[in-house]
Amino acid sequence: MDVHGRDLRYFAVVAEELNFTRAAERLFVSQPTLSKQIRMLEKQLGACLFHRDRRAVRLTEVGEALLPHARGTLAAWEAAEAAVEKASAAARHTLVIGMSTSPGRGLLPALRTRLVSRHPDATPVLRQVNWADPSAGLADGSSDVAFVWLPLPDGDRYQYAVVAQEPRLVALPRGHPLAARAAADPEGAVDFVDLLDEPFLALPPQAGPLREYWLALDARGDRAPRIGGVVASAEETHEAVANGQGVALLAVGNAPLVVRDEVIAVPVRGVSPSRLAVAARRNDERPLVLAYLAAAAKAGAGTS
Amino acid sequence: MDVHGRDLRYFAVVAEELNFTRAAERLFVSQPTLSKQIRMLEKQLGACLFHRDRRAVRLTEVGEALLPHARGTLAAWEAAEAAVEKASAAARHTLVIGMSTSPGRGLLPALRTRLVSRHPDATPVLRQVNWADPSAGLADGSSDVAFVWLPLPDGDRYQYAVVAQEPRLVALPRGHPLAARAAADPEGAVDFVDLLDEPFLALPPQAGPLREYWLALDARGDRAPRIGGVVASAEETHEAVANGQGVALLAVGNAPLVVRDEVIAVPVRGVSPSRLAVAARRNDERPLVLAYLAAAAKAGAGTS
DNA sequence: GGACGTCCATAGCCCATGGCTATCACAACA
DNA sequence: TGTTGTGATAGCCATGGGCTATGGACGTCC
Repeated sequence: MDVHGRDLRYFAVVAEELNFTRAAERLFVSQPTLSKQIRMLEKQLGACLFHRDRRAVRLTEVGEALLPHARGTLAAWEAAEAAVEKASAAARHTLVIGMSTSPGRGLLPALRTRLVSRHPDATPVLRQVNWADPSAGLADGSSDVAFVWLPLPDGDRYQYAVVAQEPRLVALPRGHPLAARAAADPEGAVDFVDLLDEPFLALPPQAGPLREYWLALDARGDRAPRIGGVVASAEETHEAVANGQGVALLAVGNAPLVVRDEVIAVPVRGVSPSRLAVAARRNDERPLVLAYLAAAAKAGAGTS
Repeated sequence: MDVHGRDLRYFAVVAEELNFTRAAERLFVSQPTLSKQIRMLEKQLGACLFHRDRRAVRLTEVGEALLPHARGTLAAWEAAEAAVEKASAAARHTLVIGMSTSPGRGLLPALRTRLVSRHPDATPVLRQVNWADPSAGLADGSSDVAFVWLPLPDGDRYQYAVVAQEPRLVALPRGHPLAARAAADPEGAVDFVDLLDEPFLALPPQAGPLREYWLALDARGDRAPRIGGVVASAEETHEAVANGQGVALLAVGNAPLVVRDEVIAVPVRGVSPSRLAVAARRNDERPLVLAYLAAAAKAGAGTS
């Protein structure tokens, strides 16, 4: 049914040389090995391929019929190998960068510059990922590296470099009572304790620890949050806040995406700052990935 | 470098199903076997072919690039198999019949008729072989069956059926003294003892026992023959006899090919008759070969 | 929330395959 | 007659490619 490509090579060379010993030398195998393999091939095909009378080896009719097809099959496989080589070289030079919302802060161009200075043929590709996946595509392999918010679920499966650490804001409807209070505040901020009774917009349950983080569970003690709705993108968040479904904690970097029209954002005292990191799978040690992480670590050191 | 065709099949089916378990069922192998083989293929190519995140299997870029070539290679091999099948079917139905000179006596059409009555798709092919090879192509495989003169060198390597047994003649120049003596003889014959001092034309040395047979060594006692020349065909024999190089024993069936112009042939008393047989290699038990031998045996029974 | 089903990976076993060396058999040739 | 060249054979060993059993990660359903 199937053949090993090797057997076709063997056959083709023997057919050229018409001499097992010389063919074996060309193929870097021993002559008995070659003899045996050709016999196996003949057995498999149920037909003799070579006449071996004492003196000379020559192709039978069947061998003659097989030869061009054998060469064709070998050529087809070589083309396949070439295609794989080309595609895999492209894959090796492509770095898919996952992100839920643009990290902003000039990070992307900065990291890109550092990456290509080290790997001139690298071609970074940006990929937008839904908030439902806090790993921004790392978990399912659709990203090679990703901008993620810490803490990451299954954190020990990833390696990361923190690139930004900033206070968190809360997004409110412009008419919300707390908006007025913030306006009166010397820092223009609110205290988290004043938010405890507000309904909160939450990430989807799959987000795991990240959902808890943006609900600031650690700052609530044992008081469970009220969930006003589930959101999976900046756009949904804007809508839900504007509609009064609830309020939501925000990273500074994401504020521009949510704040407009009837939605404002004000700083919150009493919650830990948010941390944005570039992450990759821990076992992923491809040069491009490591280079991007290194670039991120440098950028993080500069900004934090 | 090389691939086993099987691995390409495996890959193609997995790429279609995008599910190892189902693919394994279609391929009639266990799922672990399939997994392992695909991994081996990936290792060999040095590139991932499938993304396996928990839930779904899908092709990588490299896999995508390989798939059409894999199919192409498989198709090329299938074409090769078909060509081999066709050629080997033709070979199975072809019977190469070796002969040094036409056996005459209506044997060829008779045997052909019997052969095709048993094997309607058989196509007998006649092949002329030099007298230098007494096995008429059996020894080197260029004939499947052959008309041969007994005794055959390496006789135990062949199976045969005698198809004719006839007195031997001697070919003489028309002006030879023995020609006159034969004309005077009541049977128109000569005695072999009268030929003992004549120079004889002999077959090439490779003909072995057959050379000795046509020199009638057994009828000479210890008197070595004089060799007047070596001949390897009816035409050469005619020329050599006409030129007076020597005389030659002949089978009745071959006389018409040698006798003309200045060469005549007369019966010889005192030598054993010649025996013409259809032979094949002893270990050759292909149906067509056996059928031809059987037909020959029947013909021999009728004529001897 | 626990029991089950699905699906891929791993571990461990077994035999056929494909490689090797050494040697034989046979024809050609010197 | 011995030497050379060539293919086949024998016997050995490592690997490959198959299997079963099992694990682990999700979904799904009650």
